[in-house]
Amino acid sequence: MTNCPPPYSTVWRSLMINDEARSEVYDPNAIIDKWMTVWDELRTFEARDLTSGYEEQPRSYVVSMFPYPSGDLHMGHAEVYSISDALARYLRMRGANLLNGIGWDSFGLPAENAALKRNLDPREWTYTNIETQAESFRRLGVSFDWRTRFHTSDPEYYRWNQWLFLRLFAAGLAYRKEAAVNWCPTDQTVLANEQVVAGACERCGTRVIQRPLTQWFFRTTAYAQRLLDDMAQLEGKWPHEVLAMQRNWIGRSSGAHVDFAVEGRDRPVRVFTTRPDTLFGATFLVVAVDSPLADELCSPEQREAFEAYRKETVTSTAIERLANDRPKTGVPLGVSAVNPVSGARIPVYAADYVLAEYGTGAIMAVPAHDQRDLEFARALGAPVRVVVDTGAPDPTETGVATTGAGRLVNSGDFTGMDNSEGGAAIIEWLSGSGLGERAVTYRLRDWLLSRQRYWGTPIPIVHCDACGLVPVPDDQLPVRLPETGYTLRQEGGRSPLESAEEWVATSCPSCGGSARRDTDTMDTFVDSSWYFLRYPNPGYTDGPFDPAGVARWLPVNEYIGGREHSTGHLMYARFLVKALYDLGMLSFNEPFERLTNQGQVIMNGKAMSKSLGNLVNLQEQISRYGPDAVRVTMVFAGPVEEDIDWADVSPTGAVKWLSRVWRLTGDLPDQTAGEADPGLRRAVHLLIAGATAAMDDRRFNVAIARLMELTSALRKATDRGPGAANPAVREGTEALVRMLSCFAPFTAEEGWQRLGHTPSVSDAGWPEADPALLVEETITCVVQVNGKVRERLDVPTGIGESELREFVLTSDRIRALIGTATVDRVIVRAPKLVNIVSAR
RNA sequence: GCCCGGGUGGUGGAAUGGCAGACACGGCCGCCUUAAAAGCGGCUGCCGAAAGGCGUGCGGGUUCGAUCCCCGCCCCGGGCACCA
Repeated sequence: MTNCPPPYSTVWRSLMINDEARSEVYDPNAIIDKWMTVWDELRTFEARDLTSGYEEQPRSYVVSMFPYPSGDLHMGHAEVYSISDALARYLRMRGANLLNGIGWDSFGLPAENAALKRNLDPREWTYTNIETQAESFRRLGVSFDWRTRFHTSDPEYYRWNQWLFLRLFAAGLAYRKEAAVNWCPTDQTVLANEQVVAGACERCGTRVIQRPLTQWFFRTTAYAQRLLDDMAQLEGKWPHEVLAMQRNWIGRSSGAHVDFAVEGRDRPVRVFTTRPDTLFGATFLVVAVDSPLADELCSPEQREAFEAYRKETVTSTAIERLANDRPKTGVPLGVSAVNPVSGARIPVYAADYVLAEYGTGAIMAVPAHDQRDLEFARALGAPVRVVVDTGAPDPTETGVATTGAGRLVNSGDFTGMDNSEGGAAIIEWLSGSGLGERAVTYRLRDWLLSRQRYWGTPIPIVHCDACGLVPVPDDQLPVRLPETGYTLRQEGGRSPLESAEEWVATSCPSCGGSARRDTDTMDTFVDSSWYFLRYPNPGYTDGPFDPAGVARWLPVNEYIGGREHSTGHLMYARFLVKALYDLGMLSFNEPFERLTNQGQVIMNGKAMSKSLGNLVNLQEQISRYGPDAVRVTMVFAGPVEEDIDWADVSPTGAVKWLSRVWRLTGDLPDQTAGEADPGLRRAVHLLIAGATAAMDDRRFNVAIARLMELTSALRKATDRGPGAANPAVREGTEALVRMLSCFAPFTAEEGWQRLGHTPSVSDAGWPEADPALLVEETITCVVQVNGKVRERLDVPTGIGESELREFVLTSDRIRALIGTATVDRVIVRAPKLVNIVSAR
């Protein structure tokens, strides 16, 4: 980005022309166009870059999670951007060279569904909506630097998605495997785990089924430990619950790998367990029914039973499989294994309660000390062997597995040990014998990123019969989506791109023979995992992002968005940034320094969404109250992270306040007269200090409360105090208008102009509270008797402890209160509080 | 089941160990007005005529002092959930 801000004079003069005939009624919607134009002309919200002499200015980079263009902006958008814009404007006014980026997350399923429904091109729907939203953002007065703008569905953007994919592919971080995937029969696509809610498709609510398919993955599991460890950097800067959720999602658990020899197989079966101390109690093994291992181990005699069971499992829906109160089922595989410590021959089962994708896909079952294993053992008649004496009743009789601590029993040489020490000893023995070792497993899965959809980034791989998977060379990127010759609706989950025969047919970049393009597109979370790297230079053509721009602005200082992205988007972005760090493309390993989650806007306790109907329409609210009042209402409603019930808040209250400010700015004469009123000045500076502290803590609702107090103080001073001409009134009003511009930019600009200034008020800076004025001469001291407030006395601020004690104890009123009671103790916290403790 | 939040007037919320209820919404009263709206001003936690008492989900604890810290419980919201 290159720019230097233009001089104000010429632009401003041209805009002054029609201002003579200004209305005397506050009309918030009448001033929108005027200030939109001024900000554009003055380039008020453009970041300054290195070439224009601003290299010394501290920089700040604010990003709100970019919007998906589903129609026009709604109430939820207005909330996020009211908050992020208040923050951006504040940081800017405090002197930061600020970059506030905007783009669109414009690939994704809704465009395709809309296109199918209305029989049009997804591009048309997408880009029309983007234009609508862009205009709405401008009319909402959001201080974006519009030069950052791009859309992920632009070939100039998704080209770099492909490029990044190829770098990960080369690094072994992108790979293909067949997996049982979540399949939505209605949308005809694979879904990520995060897109499956309670066993149903997040989008259409259809029951999701399991289905094997060869899919592309990113190896996020390779970063599990670092995703966990690097959270240390985020502690205290990200919401606590987001970190907790991510920790949960990664699900680190430590224990051991144990190898069980299996008859008729060279290699042992490896299991993961968190309870190596219970190894002597492992009375059978269970292998995930849908794993290749189960298929391999199955004996010919059991084949028929196994196949029947497997078929039943695979066709069962995710809901059924996820219900954990369902009876345990399984089949014996007809082979036996050897418990490595006890030497006991134990049977091997296949069951659906063991997950193929977690751990090794096989477990050692210890029914005495694991409830699930116990239920399975009882259902299939497998033996139970108690090996930890916890003092609880025998699980064989109660049907309740004992999971507590205790002493090892029936455990060979380890008998008698405390179970935690015994576990360590068993691991040591296993390691020494080459039969196992300490191990850590994670719940986190690899990122399934291929989608059988049209409106996404084509995967830049060519399938060649001779050469296999061949990356598309960088100089042939982007692999553009075909604009014609495809059919969106395909049967049986085939990608729409398969129907674009001309597009699919290509030549192998390696051998030149005929080959086929990969027909899957990428999950849109790929697009959103790095967009913030591109804002500093969205037109950059030599790579996905401009290294100089990234060095200048990244990492993102303030990231604002919804809590729903805690384990999805935020995890993916963290992963990708770490991968790019390892590839030497970035010098930082966490993308977002500080994260703020805003709540949702609800109505009468009900969430608003497209399916449930947007109960409140943003544009209607704006036309009724004006953009500023809507913004103020959003921010004043409560702490940013709390939900806002629109039924509980009042845009009319905001309108009333804004028009009070507006009238105040019109009531001040051009010239001040007399001496500044000292009481008012102190009040003004106290309120500036209060608002500033609240802004620093991101407690915007409290900051607005201080501005409202300031408004009242100034109104009162004008009407019944030192008068509108008093310099303190002007000083306070100017401070008010400057601070107001963070929340109500249109009204603030208008007020600033009415006060006789040239725009932009955003360039006037945030007012500084004068510390000298914050000190008062006297202060109200609270006097408590036995912890209850009984009296308030004015005392000098600088009063000493003993002096204050004396003063209070000798005051007539206090002596009357104490009466004949004995004073036991006097706690003095000069100058604010004295507590007299008397015995009863 | 496990892991996080949260519970304060009629309502949204302030106060993070020291005056509970800032700032608003709503309500009531007054001024202005022929009238209404707007505006401006006052009152508004509960009980009580008042004096005063009570009061931050419930019970305990620590402290001179607890909305705030600790222990137990109840209720509400969110996340994860057959993860071995």
